[in-house]
Amino acid sequence: MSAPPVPPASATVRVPAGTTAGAAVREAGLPANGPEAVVVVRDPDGRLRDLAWAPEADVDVEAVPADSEDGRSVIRHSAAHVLAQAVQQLHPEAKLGIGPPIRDGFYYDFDVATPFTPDDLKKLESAMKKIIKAGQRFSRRRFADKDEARKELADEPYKLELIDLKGPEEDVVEIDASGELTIYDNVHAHTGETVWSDLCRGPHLPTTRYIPAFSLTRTAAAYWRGDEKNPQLQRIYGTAWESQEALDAYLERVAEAERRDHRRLGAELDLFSFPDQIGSGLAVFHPKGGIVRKELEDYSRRRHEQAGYEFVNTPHITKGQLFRTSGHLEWYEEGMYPGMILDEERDADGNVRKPGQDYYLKPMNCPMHNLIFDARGRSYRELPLRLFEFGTVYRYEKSGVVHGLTRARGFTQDDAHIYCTEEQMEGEIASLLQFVLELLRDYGLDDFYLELSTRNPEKSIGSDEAWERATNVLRKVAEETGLHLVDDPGGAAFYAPKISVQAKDAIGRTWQMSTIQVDLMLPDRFDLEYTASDGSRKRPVMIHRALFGSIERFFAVLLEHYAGAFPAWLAPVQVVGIPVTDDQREYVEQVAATLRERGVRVEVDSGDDRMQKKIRTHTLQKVPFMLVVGARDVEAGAVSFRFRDGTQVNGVPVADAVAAVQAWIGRRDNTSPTAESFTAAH
RNA sequence: GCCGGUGUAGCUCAGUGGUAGAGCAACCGCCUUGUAAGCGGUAGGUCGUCGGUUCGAUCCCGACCUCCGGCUCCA
Repeated sequence: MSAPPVPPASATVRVPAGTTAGAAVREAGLPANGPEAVVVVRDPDGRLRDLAWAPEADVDVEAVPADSEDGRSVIRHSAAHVLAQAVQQLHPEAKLGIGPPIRDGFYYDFDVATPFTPDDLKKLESAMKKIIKAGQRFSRRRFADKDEARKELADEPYKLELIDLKGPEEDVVEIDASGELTIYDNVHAHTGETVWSDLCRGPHLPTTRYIPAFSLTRTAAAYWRGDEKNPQLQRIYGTAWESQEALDAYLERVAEAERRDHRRLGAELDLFSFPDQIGSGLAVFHPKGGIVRKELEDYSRRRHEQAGYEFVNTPHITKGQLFRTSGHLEWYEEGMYPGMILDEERDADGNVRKPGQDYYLKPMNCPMHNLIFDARGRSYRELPLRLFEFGTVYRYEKSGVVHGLTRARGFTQDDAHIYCTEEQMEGEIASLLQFVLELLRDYGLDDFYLELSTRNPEKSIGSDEAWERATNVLRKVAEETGLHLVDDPGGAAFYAPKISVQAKDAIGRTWQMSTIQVDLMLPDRFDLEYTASDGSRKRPVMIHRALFGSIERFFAVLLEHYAGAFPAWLAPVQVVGIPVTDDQREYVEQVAATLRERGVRVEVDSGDDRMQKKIRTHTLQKVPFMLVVGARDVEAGAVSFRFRDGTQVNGVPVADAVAAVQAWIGRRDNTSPTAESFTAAH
């Protein structure tokens, strides 16, 4: 009746002294193949060990199955070794870099004379398949000392370099933190001969046969040890999984992410483009994208009004002195568009008679807002003063990094600066964080965690004491939300620590969204003051915050989150009327006119296409409501709804239909209407 | 910025050392249609830009630009 009891994959197993973990696992009847095959064990110290490991005393270990995160990492790491072996088979002159497992896959870096081609990848895949089929055993061997390792690895200059790395901060899979040096020999299944070896701390699969499914995905260059000053190696990326099914599922996730790519959807849905004539990283929004953007902004404006913000506007360009005062020119000049010299005058001989002024496009809004604060004397009664602006900024991103709307050279921040007293700071930040989370939820993002970026001593200004104070307040407030809090040491900007809200999208990717920074430095630099109740002059605390970060980027995140199917309140076209024949055209136009009067964005498709074709067209355009009207509907004074998912509700009286659509949009419901949800709602 | 790839009609892509084609989209007709592509026609391209090789270049070579994937960077 019931299936025979299978030991849970994460079973604990006792390994008797002097015997191998693998033997104990087999003894316990744990799977040796399939997706749950035990690939390594975790010892009582939490360290992963090969199945060939034989402890000196009895220990209880945890069996690690292939289909766990650790299991997959081991598969991927071993797959990286197989890749390296294949590369050296086909390109004997290739020198080895490093080859770690990464999220969803692995890579290996090689120093080769000519970069790999897609064709090379195919050849390498076949070579890897042969190695896997041969069932080579991964055999761990310990070097007596560094000299022995150096001798054996004399032909591998990069590995030699790794041997001499010391200190736990150098965490690479080749070297163990304890300083123990090991090498893995790949041993021929029958002859016992060592076929290939690689410096590595392990652990590894018992044999190459434990790599059930893999694929090489792409090639790229990468600087040796991640440093721009070092030579570039050729990197090959791959992925490996516990089963063919898991690999297929992964490839499907990648394909889904591609389908959702905002650059693709932006073109397909006619939302925005990047004309070459304007320049890299500078977007134009088409009418349909413009509507979405306007809705995003309008709603944000309304919420900010309610939350006590005041709206300001500032120019896109300013004299350099402002950014010298703020420190931006000192810290970020390379990220700014080069300055331009204006108003210079020369005499007939070309000598400068009147020196020019340097102007810069603004990379940030805060200095301008500071000037607004400083435009007149400020009283404590005015604080907190919250200045908000959709401020467009320009940053000179390096040519290789611009990426659609998510990494652009010109973008608009929903930027606000809050000036408050030291006593107000904590309460202000706490309510701000709630405001941010609430607003993000209103746009349909609801899975968050927080990140606290703290001071980088090399790249910052201000006193230790000020940083500590600001950081402590941020930490306290972040902890009070109850959300998961991740530390990001050294990740802060030069002038302030920050909390960032990370949001998870519909397919599980996380995006950095809102940021909140407590700035105790810029008020000093700008010598900002307010008059306290006792008549003394005091320095305000300044809080920087952006919810969207950049509107363009937020737009892109939502576009990908919704896969182009925006909620009805954001959709560029909310309703399309589709007459079944020309006879219903006028009737549909009337229904549309009624909707339009009520502020609904509606179009009527009165083209020559057949109804089926129109449904297809507007389904692909992700229109939330299609109103199909045939003779029967006209006769009944009704319309028939068709939704994105193909479901329908027929024969809805016009007045009900109009009211229901209006209500749906007005609620800012973030789900796509379906026959079921729509019927339930009206 | 660095490495590699890429660029042909609005989009997706064929193609050739003798100046180009398909599907979709657009436009025009016919059909009058009940829930994801009806039929026919028309129009549309200095083959990314500039230079070189050649009798002749969209094709071969070089430089530059765009975009894509990485690396570095991301206030």
